[in-house]
Amino acid sequence: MKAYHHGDLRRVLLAEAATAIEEQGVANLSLRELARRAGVSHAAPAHHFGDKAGLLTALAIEGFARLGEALSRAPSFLDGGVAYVVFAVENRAHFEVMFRPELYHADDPALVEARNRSGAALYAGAEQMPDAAADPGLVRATGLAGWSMAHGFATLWLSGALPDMGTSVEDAARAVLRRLNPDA
Amino acid sequence: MKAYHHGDLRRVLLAEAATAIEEQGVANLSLRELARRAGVSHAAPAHHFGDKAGLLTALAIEGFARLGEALSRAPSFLDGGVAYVVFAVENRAHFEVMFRPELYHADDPALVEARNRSGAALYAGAEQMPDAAADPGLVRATGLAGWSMAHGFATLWLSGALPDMGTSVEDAARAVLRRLNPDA
DNA sequence: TGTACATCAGTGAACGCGCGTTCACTGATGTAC
DNA sequence: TGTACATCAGTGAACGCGCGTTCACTGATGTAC
Repeated sequence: MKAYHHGDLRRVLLAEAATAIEEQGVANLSLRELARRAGVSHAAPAHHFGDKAGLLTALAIEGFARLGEALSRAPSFLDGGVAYVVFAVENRAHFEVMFRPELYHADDPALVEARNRSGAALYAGAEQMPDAAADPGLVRATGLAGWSMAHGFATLWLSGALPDMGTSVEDAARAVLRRLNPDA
Repeated sequence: MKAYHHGDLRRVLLAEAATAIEEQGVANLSLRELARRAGVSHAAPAHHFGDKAGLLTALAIEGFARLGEALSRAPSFLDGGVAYVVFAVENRAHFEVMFRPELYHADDPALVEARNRSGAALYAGAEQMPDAAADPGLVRATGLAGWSMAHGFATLWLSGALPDMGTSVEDAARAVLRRLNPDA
């Protein structure tokens, strides 16, 4: 007994898109297959998102919003780095899309805002570092180094390039990120 | 006056593939377009590489070989990190393919060997770090941390996520990588 | 409670396209004698 | 120097496919009166 009006299709499409991307990568995501997964006509996704890039834009926005929240909740810069990695692993579809701006409408205002907010949350953490508090240049550089480390670790982990470390991602990430030196 | 036998088509196809990927990303590379670029019939690439994944396998092998050489030449672990970033920026097509094993034949023997060699070159650098020399566990962890940092920095730089830093990639990478602390 | 109407969500048929792969072929090259 | 033959590189026609997008449509919902 399917209602003609789904009621929640937009959200379902986004969730189903994330699942599909986790299973087969963004490259193999098609609007038609997405519609099939959602049990809906193949033109329905376009109705909601305009086009394929529009769908991925919505996914990226959701991703930046979640990342920003996760970073805001972190009590320290180190915890922020760990939270970054955990976010990437738990939202790998979002993460995969977020940093491939050629896939979506990168100048969409809502996207830009969400991205800026997560960026601000990241650098807010760097300001709390004990040694770096004084010099704003140091804060930027430390933020960048920590971001690089967390991003690289997450990317390598997701691509399967890392050797098996016998621990949870969280523990492994923490052990790696502890090697960040805030002094010049 | 086109010779029927090209003589060097394999190499030309690889170089042209790298250019095409730099311009439009792997996702938009097609064997037919590649053939067009090389001025050759559209079936020629398949003749040389079997299939599309075969072409990307060859590209990844070439990439791992170049990376391994660059790392071997680096006089210190820090320089190795910088070389890693420079390699990624100067060979962005190769780099993009190398860490997306779902695109190629990841179990190809030549590929596996090239990958292992570049991995060995990376960890050889970590062993030279002043403080970490004693403990092999520390060496592994330091290698991993440095690798993450270099990989993350390169990835973020290539995706355009980093703010403009007003210096060369090399200098920017060096400044970031200096924040790696070899002690636990 | 009932009716008219506007709005919006989702449909399904149709389009044109570029793609990867296959396959029998042909042209060039090198080697044996 | 010449000829026969095997080998290999590249051709071009053909195939079937799934895709994104468009568009006139229909069914459901909510609101005004």
